[in-house]
Amino acid sequence: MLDLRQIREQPETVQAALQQRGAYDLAPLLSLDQQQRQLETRRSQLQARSNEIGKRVGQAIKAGSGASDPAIVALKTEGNDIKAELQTLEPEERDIKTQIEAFLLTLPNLPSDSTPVGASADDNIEVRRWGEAYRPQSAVKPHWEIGEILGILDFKRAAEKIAQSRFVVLMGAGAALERALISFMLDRHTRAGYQEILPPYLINSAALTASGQLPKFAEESFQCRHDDLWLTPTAEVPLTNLHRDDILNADQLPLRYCAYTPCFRREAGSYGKDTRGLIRLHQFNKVEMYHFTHPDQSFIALENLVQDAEDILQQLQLPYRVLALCTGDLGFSSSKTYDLEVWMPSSDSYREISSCSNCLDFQARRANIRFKASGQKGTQYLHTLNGSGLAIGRTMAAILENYQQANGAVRVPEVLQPYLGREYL
RNA sequence: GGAGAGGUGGCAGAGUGGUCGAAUGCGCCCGACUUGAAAUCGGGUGUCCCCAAAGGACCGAGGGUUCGAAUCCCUCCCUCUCCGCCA
Repeated sequence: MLDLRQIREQPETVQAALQQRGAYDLAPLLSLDQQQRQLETRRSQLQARSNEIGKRVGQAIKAGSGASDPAIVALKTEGNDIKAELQTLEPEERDIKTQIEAFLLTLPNLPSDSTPVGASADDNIEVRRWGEAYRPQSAVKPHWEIGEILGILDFKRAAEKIAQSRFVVLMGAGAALERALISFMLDRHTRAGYQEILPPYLINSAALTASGQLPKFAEESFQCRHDDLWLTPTAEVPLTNLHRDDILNADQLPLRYCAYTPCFRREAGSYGKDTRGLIRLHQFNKVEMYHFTHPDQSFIALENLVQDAEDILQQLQLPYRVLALCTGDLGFSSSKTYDLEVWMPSSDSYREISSCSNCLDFQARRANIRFKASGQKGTQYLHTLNGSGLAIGRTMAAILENYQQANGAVRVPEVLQPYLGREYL
């Protein structure tokens, strides 16, 4: 959520920044804000008078006046008049406040100055590459083919017998590899100082609103019919809400968490895209990293976060590149995002495998997460960052292709061999 | 799911209609004493709206009664205990 005070004080600046992300008109918001502030002034004047009347009546009664004393009757009458006026004023103000809140919740974060300006993914900037793209003599089979040949991936049973399309059943070495990847990543991050979290996978709507998934992306999430609960689309949601409404001490920061969760996404509107394989499923596994930082530290933290994700790819010896997303491709809550894209030999292209974002105080404001410096008055919103470290299914896909031998065998990356106890799948 | 108890400041915990935004203790901050520390003593210490002051709001959430509600009434949410069911 953006800062209403900032919008009020620098409407042109905010408007211009939003323009880079799409069509947003702040005018209605500014007008609502003005109305609300007028109503608030009037209301608080009435309340002040009402408080005074209450006090006076109390004092008079204490001093021995009877209830029928004319002075008391007059005060009571005035009190009733004020109450009547407040009873029309209050709902009006509340209604406007609700509208303001609803409006603010639909505005995306402002892009950082360091985010490249651009309209679409085509304008993202490649920052660096690591590793050499794998281009063997013989054609590499796409991961879904090799997975089915090896008997470790089964899309057909998932779709026809268990769930529907865009689900997968992992079997044998496939299931074990998935589990190994999760363990490997969590082990790596906890050694690097992240605290491991295993959160609920069902999330209430207040929590989804706090992290920015609601109200705009309701159609992207799976919802439980009988409860106010949704299947988590990413561990970012529960991790953000770990500290909802908290006031932390400055010396507790930064807080760094990692969590494995399955992620559930409806993928509405992506019909026909990535219909085969592990790239785009309704359910996938992911290890997520999350930082709560002091505002001065968040951009340094973002660089560190990206490196933590890159380290996984490097240890797995998977070639990748790093992109700085442009303003037009930025996620709703993010101010600056780096995407990591892993090399996929079968399609001769790089595919997103991690997204690392600095949300600044955008989520902290929605989730009301603040910190207090000891000895200082007042509180400040902290900054939040999130990054995949990594998407497990896509990592598996990358391994099945990049580690594919000419004879169709798939070698197990060296760092995973202790987890799997085997050299080939 | 059934029965009961309860939700108050960082924590613990008083407060059942009128200077209660809230006693007290712990914690924390400042100061005194001390070579230093502990102990002790004195003072301070919630959040939000508001440019600020003034003022206002907040005792789980929402509504009601009243001149006046943390306190009374209604609805909802949550927590705890016991029972049932269950991995």
